[in-house]
Amino acid sequence: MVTIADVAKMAGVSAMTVSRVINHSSRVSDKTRAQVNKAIEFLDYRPNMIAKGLATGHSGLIAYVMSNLSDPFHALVSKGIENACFPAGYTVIIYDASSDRRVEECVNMLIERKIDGAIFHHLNISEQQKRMLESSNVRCVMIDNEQELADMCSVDSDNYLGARMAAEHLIARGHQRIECISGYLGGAQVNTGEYIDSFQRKIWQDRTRGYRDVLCEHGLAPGRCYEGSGTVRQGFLLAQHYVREILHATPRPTAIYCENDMLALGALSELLEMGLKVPTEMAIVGHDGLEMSTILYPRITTVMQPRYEMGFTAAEKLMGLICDRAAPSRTVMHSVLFEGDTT
Amino acid sequence: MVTIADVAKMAGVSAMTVSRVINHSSRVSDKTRAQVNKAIEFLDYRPNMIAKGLATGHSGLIAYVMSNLSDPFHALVSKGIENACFPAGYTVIIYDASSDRRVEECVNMLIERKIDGAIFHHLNISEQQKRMLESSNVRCVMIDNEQELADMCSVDSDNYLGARMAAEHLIARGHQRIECISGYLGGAQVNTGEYIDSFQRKIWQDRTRGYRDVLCEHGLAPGRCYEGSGTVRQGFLLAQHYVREILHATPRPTAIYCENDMLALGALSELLEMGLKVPTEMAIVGHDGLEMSTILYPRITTVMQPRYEMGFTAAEKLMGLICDRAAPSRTVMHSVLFEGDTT
DNA sequence: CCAATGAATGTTAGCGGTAACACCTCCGCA
DNA sequence: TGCGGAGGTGTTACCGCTAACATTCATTGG
Repeated sequence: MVTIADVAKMAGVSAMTVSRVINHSSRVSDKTRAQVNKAIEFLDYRPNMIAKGLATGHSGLIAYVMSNLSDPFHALVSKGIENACFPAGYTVIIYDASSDRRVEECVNMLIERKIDGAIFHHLNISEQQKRMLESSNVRCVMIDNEQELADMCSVDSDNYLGARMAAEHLIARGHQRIECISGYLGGAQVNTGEYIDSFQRKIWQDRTRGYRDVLCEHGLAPGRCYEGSGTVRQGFLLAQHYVREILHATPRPTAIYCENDMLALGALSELLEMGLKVPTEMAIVGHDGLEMSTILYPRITTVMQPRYEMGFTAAEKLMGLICDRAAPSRTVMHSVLFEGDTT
Repeated sequence: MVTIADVAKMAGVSAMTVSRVINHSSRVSDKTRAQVNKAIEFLDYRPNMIAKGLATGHSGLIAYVMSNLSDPFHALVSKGIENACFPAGYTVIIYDASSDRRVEECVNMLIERKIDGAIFHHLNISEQQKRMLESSNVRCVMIDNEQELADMCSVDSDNYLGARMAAEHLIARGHQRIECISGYLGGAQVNTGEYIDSFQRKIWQDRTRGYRDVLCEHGLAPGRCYEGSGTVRQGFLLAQHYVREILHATPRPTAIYCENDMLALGALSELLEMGLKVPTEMAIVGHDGLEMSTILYPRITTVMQPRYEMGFTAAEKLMGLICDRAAPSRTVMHSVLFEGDTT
């Protein structure tokens, strides 16, 4: 294995000078630099990042820690993160923190591996964990987390505004009786073996509020807000169930705002299976805009977050924190309404 | 920061003994071990993995390198990988190698960061790159790659058998005229700005062969095999286009086997939009089984790979290679047919 | 009773870089 | 002419851990 010492010997300089050439730090004369570069090329030298990490105290690693790695939601976010990090020389590691114990273990790993920074997505950490990370010099950025820890850097979607968009859209299409299936999990949680995103409650509250406010502003009465679920499978089933209730209400509602796309898919699937025409007999708007749901037929009208950009932005903020170029701040990303076939 | 020396001093032993306790290596008396553990707990000591990596030459990192991080296909695979690695003390890093240049850069990173092993997914590497990785002691496992490099460890799906399943299923349902939309990219590639998975050709060839063989074995004439595309958007559009051609053929086919789910979705969406009844007027089987497509209405009948298991298996094989417990080998994973609403 | 054995622990010397400081040379200016 | 200062380079001492060998001590069999 070629080391910096080999390069130094061949170029007839000290290891330190080679280090300076590699890191473009301080001044090196053009002649020396040329010699060193020639030796590097000739020997096919590759700096050992581990040794560098030990010497500098920085690993050059950034962690993406999320509540469920298999959630398709994460694909584009992680791509945004990776694409921001790679050119800057950072490598992205992933942790699937699908239980509280795992979160604990992940935090330990972040510290032991001297990870420079972490992005937590749909995940809450305790005050104590936050302090531990801080004292170990691991910077943090949160994406779409409920908690508002002091001095925490974050990237959030505008759930309230997104819900408003959905409601405004339905009203603009002439709908007057608009129901809402919330993602909110009330007191009685059904245990389906899935990890319950109870911390996401604020998301559903914000979305429900957005929906209600718009209806009120237009002098319309908000529906009863069926309590759905943030989990994939259960949400789908619940929505199917609620659709039947909604159809029996009098006067019959003409549109449903579903606070996430799984709920929307569940509702849609039930409507179609019952033979109803969407959107003429019942319109549906979803929220979260999975790429997939914009391609299917019928494509669901949905509120889409700029996921790639959210990941990219979070990574940029994190890198700013790491080199002390920036102070922690909060960024809110704007969603857009995708008009599909269901409205 | 607490180091191993601090623990040693407090426990009244040498650093080496502490190291032995941490790593459960060689024998340490119960009394000493207890003392050391007490000191570790008291001081809240966490070993520095970077220093350990430098000393041992192993980073404890495993890379998942793929052609397109935003492909929903990867979500479950990466979860399988992460879930296999984490308990074993390995951390997973991800690289989005969406161009040949990126592949090159990733290979360099793997070497510079002393990554213990890499899993390449839907990605080909050159003989030279393979040699470089080998000589740098980076073990490799390939998932679903076309190339068959000598001594390469791999995990593959059984594309041929999967296609056979799809065809057998259609025949069992009484279909006699079954068309096929392949993912195969012929000579004239349409440039849509997407990364063209030309290396995936073998996948499409295997699937087409499976489809043809079954039809022949049943004395049926295979269709003409429309050339689709492995890329998401383009495949969708091409399938829509082909459906119209297929409907004009005489006698009219009654089923289409689409070699991936994007093609199936494209075909389905066109059929529905033209007002045809699926599956009575035209049946569809897809291949690749995105989780999403098994939930939607109508749910697509599709050949599903055990993605989580593929990732998990690949990671296990890789860890075996890393500790020299296993020799490179080839594993073929079995797909299953998901019966949806389109057949 | 003593050498051989083996368990438990310590010592030494790195792993491959970099920070911090030391050093030398050359230039410009008082 | 002497001296401050800056550019360019080298020296030293780590970063925190472990491999490999050395040492100590108790046990045991001939």
